[in-house]
Amino acid sequence: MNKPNKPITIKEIARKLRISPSTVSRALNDHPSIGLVTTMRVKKLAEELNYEPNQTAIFFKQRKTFTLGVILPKLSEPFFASAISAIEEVAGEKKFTVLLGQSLDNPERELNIINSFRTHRVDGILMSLGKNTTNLDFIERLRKYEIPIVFFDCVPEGVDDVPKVYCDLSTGIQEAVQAFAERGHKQIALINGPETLKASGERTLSFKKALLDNGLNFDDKYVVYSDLTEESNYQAMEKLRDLADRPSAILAFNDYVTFDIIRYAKEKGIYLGHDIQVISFANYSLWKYMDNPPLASIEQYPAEQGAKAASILLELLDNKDSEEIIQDHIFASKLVYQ
Amino acid sequence: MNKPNKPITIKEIARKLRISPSTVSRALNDHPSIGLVTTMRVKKLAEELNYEPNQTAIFFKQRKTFTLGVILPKLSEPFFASAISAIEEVAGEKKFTVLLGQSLDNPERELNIINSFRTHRVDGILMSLGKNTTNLDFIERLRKYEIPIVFFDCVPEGVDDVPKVYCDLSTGIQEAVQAFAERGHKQIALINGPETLKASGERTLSFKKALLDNGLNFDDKYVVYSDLTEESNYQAMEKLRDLADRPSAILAFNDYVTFDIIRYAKEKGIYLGHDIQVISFANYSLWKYMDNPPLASIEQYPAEQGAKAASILLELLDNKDSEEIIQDHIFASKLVYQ
DNA sequence: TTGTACGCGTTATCAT
DNA sequence: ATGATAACGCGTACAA
Repeated sequence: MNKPNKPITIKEIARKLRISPSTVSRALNDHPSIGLVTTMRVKKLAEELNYEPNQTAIFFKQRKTFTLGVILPKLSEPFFASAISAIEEVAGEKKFTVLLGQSLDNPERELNIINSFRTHRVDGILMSLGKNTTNLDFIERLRKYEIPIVFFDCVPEGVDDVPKVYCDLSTGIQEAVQAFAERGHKQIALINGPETLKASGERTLSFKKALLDNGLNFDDKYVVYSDLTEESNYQAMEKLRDLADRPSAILAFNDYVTFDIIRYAKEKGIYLGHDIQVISFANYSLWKYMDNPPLASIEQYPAEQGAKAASILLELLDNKDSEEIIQDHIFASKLVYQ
Repeated sequence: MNKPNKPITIKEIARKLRISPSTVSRALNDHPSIGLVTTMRVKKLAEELNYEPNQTAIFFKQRKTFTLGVILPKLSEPFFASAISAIEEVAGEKKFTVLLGQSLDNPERELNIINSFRTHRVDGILMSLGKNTTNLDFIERLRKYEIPIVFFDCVPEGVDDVPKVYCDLSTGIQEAVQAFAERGHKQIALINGPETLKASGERTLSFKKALLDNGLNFDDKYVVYSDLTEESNYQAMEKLRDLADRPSAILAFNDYVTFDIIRYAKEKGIYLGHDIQVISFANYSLWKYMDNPPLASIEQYPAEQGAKAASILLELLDNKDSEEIIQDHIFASKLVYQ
């Protein structure tokens, strides 16, 4: 049975070399005041003994953990998976590691994760809000604790003094409607998310503007809301089918909606891409494998958003005084054809 | 401008209450030897001052960080996304947080991540090996540092004294071949991964056995290898099409291969599910949206693997003496129809 | 150029 | 029931 060999510490190196721990510390950190010989001797022994600085001690002393906390709804959604993948890469370059928390769209979980992050003394937090989050008091609380937070994708409304990275959907919606219009569609529908969701309202507005800009009428009845379950998506489709003037084109709130549209169409014998055209808000890159893919989708740049949010946070940690970074960083969404 | 209000410490509480820090510490931890009144007073003030224990100090002292490091090839692969999602949930229940590292199948990155985890003093590591990893020395090194590691999914070969969680593909392959056989297929092909990959060899063996078990012949020429790029997948298909006796059924190494098969078939006018049947090793749950989905797929239970690996690691951290856990935990893969 | 002494926040040990 | 002290590993102001 091996002895539980305690990790080597500076003290031991000092003892073996019959010098003081501080000298060792300085030597290891290339402090200019330490003689070359001493420095060499220390480094050599440290190498031999496989010395590793105890980060927990350093964190403790420096009040810094080189750790970023990331809170997002669900890791297994491709959108967030690519976002966090990018975040991890950016953080890693600066020797930061990433702590992970999934809110599952549950506000209570969000608060628990934030608490956990706080006690873990993360240096900063990246967050994409859950769909049901209404209480934003935690932002103020984090500010008291001087933990910077940067939001991405799903960002808070009415909070100005916190950095936000998100995608402006209006450009993509504009392009989408234009694409429909150019193909002669007059009746264009929007299957939207829950009416309670901020994102839904915004999409409706952009949608309306896009229609008018393209010389088309806006009619309430062509905007139907879904709570994004399969049933609800089907009901939305039913509503549209029940209209006297059926739409010939549909803009779908997200890819899950699109999937259900595809299934619905298959079941009802509707020929997608012919009877009805669809454009989707894109998360998936699998359309190219499908027989009846949407005409196009609106790219929202998850990886770019994550990377940008991470850089902002890291910059914020570098020079906390630069409060000018506190502004919105907006990516223009774009219509892409597969 | 607010003063940078330092976090409340035990000492301050002690000072304000004119008692000693140790008493405060004990009161907060419900130590039995502290009087009820004192305990109440301490807790009350702590509450008022919003006291939060400094975890970095506790970590430092307890030599424990309540942190698990997770290393896997790529977070944005659905398989790993659901795995880590499950890991995070299991860890969270035990108040552990999860540190993240993506190897991108790069052995050098793997070592860097392990080093970073080590200096961050993670309590344990969960790892799925990258495809190109051959040098396993780090396992021995981690043992020296007494950092337990549990492998999942892609686990090391020839290392017995380390817990491994993985999926036995032979059962799924058996069922797949049987499903083909029952449908009258005689020429069944396997599009395999790179020959250098351990997983490929195993699949070939299981495939061979399954064929023989089902009264079919095994012929080398029906096993083609691909390096999993789109080009290579196409070439694999070409090879099979060039055979005198073309296969009527294909077992595909993973879902990406399947996607390319689908595209290839579409391009060549091959009627999938008719001219050729496909069974895939499943990562995606999107088949139901496709017009020509594979006949079935072999479920490999990523979430279950992740959860199991995490529990084992946590158990290991609880009672390090129980070396009996060090054995393989194997999930039987299963053929599932969408 | 090097050593001494101290502090970071917490808890375990020993004393009272 | 409570207090005093030391210790965890490191960095650093101050002293020599």
